[in-house]
Parts: sequence; structure tokens; C-alpha cells
Amino acid sequence: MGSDKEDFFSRVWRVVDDIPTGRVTTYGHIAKALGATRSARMVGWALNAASGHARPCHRVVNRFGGLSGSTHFGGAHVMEDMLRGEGVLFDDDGCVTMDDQLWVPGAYD
DNA sequence: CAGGTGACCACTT
DNA sequence: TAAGTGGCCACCT
Repeated sequence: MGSDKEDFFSRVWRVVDDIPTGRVTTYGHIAKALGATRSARMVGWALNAASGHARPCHRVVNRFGGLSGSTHFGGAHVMEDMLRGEGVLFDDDGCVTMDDQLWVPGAYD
């Protein structure tokens, strides 16, 4: 099909778009779902390309539940407010309560 | 042209 | 058990 790069991006966006509201997932789980377990960084690049698109990339956090991408969102407060608006709860550390809201791509399919 | 960086994670010692 | 290192692929300087 088209470029492999674009295909990878599309897969990431597909998974991100599959994240239920009020749920979050991690780069590693997305990467693994795409068959690139060690390419979590590449997933971040895909989200970077998603910047400016209608992709709920704000639902993607790092394995600690921290808003790593908040920097590219215009401020951690912005991403935090968006997630809270979705019903996502945060810990006193400012991290998402992934233990209760972590969504695994494909695990529910 | 070549090197370093980056929205990170998993594995090994 | 915890800590440290490598790897992944593409873009930017």
C-alpha cells in the first residue's frame, strides 16, 4: 500500500482514536499493538504528526501515567484539563490513575 | 554529509 | 530487588 511511514502513523491514530473516553493508554502498549514493542519513540513521533489533527492524542500518556506530551500540547494544564473533562482522574503526583483507567488496545476487541 | 535529539520502553546485569 | 544500558526510526541542526 502507501508509504510504510504513513501506514505506521495511520495505525497509531487508529489505536488512539479507539481509546474510549475517560480512558488512557501508554506509548508502549500502542507500540506493542503495532508490533513495534521497542519503538515507543516512533509512536511519539506519530502523535507529533497528529498534532493539528482531530486525534485524541491527549489520551496517550507515558508508562508512569505522566503527561509527557503535554509539552507539545501547549501546557500540562491544557492536557490535564482535557483528560479531566473526559472524566479521567489524577493522582496526587499529577499522574493519571492508569491502574483504573488504563486501556489496552486490542485487549477488549 | 554526518551527528544528535526525541511526546519512550523493555531487557539485562 | 533495584539500577543501568540499549534500541528504535525519523527529523532537525
